Amino acid sequence: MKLKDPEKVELIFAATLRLVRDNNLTALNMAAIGKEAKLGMGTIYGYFKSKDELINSLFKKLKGKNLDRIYAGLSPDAPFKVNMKKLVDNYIDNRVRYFSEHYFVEQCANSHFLDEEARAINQNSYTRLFELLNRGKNELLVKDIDNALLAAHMVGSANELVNICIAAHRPLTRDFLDQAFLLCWDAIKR
Amino acid sequence: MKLKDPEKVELIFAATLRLVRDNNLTALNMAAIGKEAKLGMGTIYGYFKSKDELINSLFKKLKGKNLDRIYAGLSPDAPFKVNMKKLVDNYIDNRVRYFSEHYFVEQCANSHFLDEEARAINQNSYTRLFELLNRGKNELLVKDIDNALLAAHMVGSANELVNICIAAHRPLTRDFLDQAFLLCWDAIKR
Amino acid sequence: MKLKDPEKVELIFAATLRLVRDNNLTALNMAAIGKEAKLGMGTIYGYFKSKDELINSLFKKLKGKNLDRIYAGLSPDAPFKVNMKKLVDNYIDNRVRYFSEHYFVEQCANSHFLDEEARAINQNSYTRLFELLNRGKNELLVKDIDNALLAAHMVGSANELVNICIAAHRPLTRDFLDQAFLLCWDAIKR
Amino acid sequence: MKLKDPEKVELIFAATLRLVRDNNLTALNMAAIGKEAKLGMGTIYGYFKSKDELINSLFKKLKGKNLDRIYAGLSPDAPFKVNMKKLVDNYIDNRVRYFSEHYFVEQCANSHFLDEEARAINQNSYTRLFELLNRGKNELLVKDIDNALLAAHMVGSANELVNICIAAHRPLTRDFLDQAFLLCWDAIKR
DNA sequence: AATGAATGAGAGTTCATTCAT
DNA sequence: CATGAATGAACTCTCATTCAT
Repeated sequence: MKLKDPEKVELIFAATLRLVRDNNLTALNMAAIGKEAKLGMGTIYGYFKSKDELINSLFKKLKGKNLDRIYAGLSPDAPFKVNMKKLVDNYIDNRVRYFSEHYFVEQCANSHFLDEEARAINQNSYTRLFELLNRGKNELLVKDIDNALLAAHMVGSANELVNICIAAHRPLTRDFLDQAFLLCWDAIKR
Repeated sequence: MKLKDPEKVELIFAATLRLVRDNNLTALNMAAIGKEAKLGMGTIYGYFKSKDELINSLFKKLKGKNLDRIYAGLSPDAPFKVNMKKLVDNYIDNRVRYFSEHYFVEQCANSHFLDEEARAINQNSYTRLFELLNRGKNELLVKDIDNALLAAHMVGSANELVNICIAAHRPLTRDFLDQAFLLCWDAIKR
Repeated sequence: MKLKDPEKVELIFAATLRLVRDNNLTALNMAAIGKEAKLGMGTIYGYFKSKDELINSLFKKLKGKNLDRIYAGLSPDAPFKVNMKKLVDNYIDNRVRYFSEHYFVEQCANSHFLDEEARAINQNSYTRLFELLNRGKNELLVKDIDNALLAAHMVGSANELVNICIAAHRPLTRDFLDQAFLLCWDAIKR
Repeated sequence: MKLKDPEKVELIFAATLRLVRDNNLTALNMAAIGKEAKLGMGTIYGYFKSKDELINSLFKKLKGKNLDRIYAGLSPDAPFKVNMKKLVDNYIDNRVRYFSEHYFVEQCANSHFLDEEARAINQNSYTRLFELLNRGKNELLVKDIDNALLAAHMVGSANELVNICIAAHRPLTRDFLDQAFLLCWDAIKR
C-alpha cells in the first residue's frame, strides 16, 4: 500500500479515533470514517485495503507511540524507585491525556479485528517493564514474584484507576498520582 | 398444553456463552445461537423479544450470579484480613473457573448493546467491596485513601492477573493465589 | 374441513372482523386471530386449512348475508321507485350498521387473498340490481343507459357517502338517507 | 464525482408501480423492486431510507400529479357546467390512462403504510372540488346539499365506473364519458 | 379435539467493498 | 488519483404452519 499522502492517513486515523471514542468500536463503519475524515470511501481504500487493515494499522501505531511516551524520561542512572515513579506517572498521565487512543486500543484488544502481529505487539509491550522489574529485584527492592504477576498488578490497577478517573470526570491531581504510586509501590516492594 | 420451557432459556444462554467465547461478541448472530442451541431461530424470539434483550438478560443474570459467588463465605465475624483473602481468592477463582461468563460480560461492557439498567448494575458492583474497605479503615488496617482508588487497584490488578493466567494456560495454583493476595494486601494495608 | 363446532367458526370470524376493523387486513395474522378468539392456533387450522381459506370463507359468507339484507323488503308488487328507495336505504343502512363486515370485504377486494370463486361472487353481486333496473327501464322511469354504468354510479356513490359518514362520525339520519336517494334517483331517472 | 442519479428515483417508482399493478401492494417487497428496477437492493436504500418512505414518497407524488391533471383546463371564465364536464372527463380519463398509478394509490389508502402527512393529503384532495361546487350553488345550478355528499356521489360513482371499464376491458369512448357525465350532472343539478 | 411452542423461509435493512465517472 | 453511488451477502426479526403434548 503506497502512502501517497501521509497527511490523509492521519486524517483517517483521527476520524477513526473520534468515532470510536464517541460511539464504540462495534458501531464503527467505513462510511462514517469517510464522512468524518471528509474523504471518499474509495480514497480510504487507497490507503488501507480493508477495514481490518485500517484498524490493525492504527492499533500498531498507537501501541508504538504509547510505549515511547511511557518510557520517556527514564534513565538507567536514576535510582530504581525514581524510575518507577516516573513510569507510573507517565503511564497514568498518558492514559488520561490520550484517552481516545487508549479507548480505541482497549476496544480493539477485545475484538476480532486484531491480526497475529497486533496481538503479539500487545503481548510484548511488557518487555521493558520486565527489565525494569528485574533491576528492582537485583537491587533487592522488589518482591521475588514472577514478573508477569508484578506487571499485571501494576498495569491492571493503573488502568482501572484511570477508568474511574475518566468516568467520574475527576481531574488528574498530583495527590492522585502520588496515592496511585503508593499503592503500586507497596504492592511490589519487598 | 405445552408450557414455555424454562430450560430453553438456559440452553440459549449456554449457546450464547460458547459462541462469544469462541468467536467474539461481534460475531454473535441469532442464526448461530439457534444452531448452537439446536433451536429454530424463531424459538429464540419466543423467549427474548430481540437480540439486545437476550444479551442484556444474560448480562444481568451473570452479574448477579457472579457477585453472589464472589462474596460467598465472607463473614462479619471473621477477621478483616481473612475476609479479604477469601474475597480475592473467590474473585480470581471465579474469573478463571467461569471464564466464558466473564469474557461475555467484558465484551458486553465494551459494546453498544447494554441498556441503562445493565450499565447501572455494572457500576454498582463495587458497593459491597466499599463496605468491606470501610471496615478495614475502621480497624486501622487499610490506608486512608479513597475507596474508589483502593477498589480500582484491587479489581484492576486481579483482572489483569487472570488475563495473564488464561493467556498463558497457567493453572490456578495455591501459590499463585497467595502471591496475588500478597500484592493486593501490601498495596492497601496501612 | 369438518366443522365440528360451528360456534367456533363464528368466534374465529368475529375475531377476524374485529382485528381487520381495528388494524387493517395487511396487519392481520393468525396468532392474533387465535388470541382474539381465545383459541389455539391449531384449533383454527382444524377449521380452515390456511389463512387464505379462512379469509375467502369469511368473504363469501359476508357477501351472501349482505345481499340478502340489501334486498330484504323489496317486492315486485311495490312501485319501482319505492323499491329503489328501499334498496338504497337498505344498502346505506347496512354498510353503516355492519361497517366492520364491509370494511373487511373492501380490504379483501383489493388484496391478493381472494380466490377465483370469491372474485366471481364479488362480480355477480350486481345481478339482482340489473333486474330491478331493467324493470325501471320497461316502466320508462330509468335512463336508457347500460346497466353496468347505472349500477356503478349508484353503488360507487353510496359507498363513498358511507365512507364519509363513518370518517366524520356522522350519524345516519333520515335526512341523510333522503338526500342520498335524491342524488341517486335524479341521476338514473329518465 | 458521481451524483445521485435523479433518474433512478423514477426507475424505482416505475418498477414499484408495475409490481403493485401486477401483484398487489401486499406482495411488494424490496428485493423484487431491486430486481424489477435492475438495481441492487442496497441502492434503493440510498434513495429511500425505508420501504415505508418509498411508498409514502410515491403516494404523495402521484396524488399531486393527479390533482394537477384532473383540474387541468378548467377556467373560472368558462361556464360552470363546462367546467364540471371537463372535470369529470379529466377524472375518468386520468383514472383509466394512469390506471396503475391509481391502483397503487387505492391500495395504499387501504394499507398501514401511509404516514400522517400522506393521509392528510389524501383527505384534502376534495378542496378544489368543494370550491367548484360552491360556485355551482351560487349560480343556483347545484342542489343545496352538503358538499361532502355531492362530492362523494361524484367521486364514488366515477371510481366505480372506471373499475367496471377496466374490469371489462371496455375502451373509453366519447359516449361513455357523456353518459357518465349525464348521470353526475342530473344527480347534482338543482 | 385442542393447544400453543417450535419452526424456518422470507421479509426489511446494513455495510464492507468495488468501480464507473 | 479521488470520489461516493452501487452492490449484495449477511444480519435481525416475523409469521403461516406444524406437531408433540
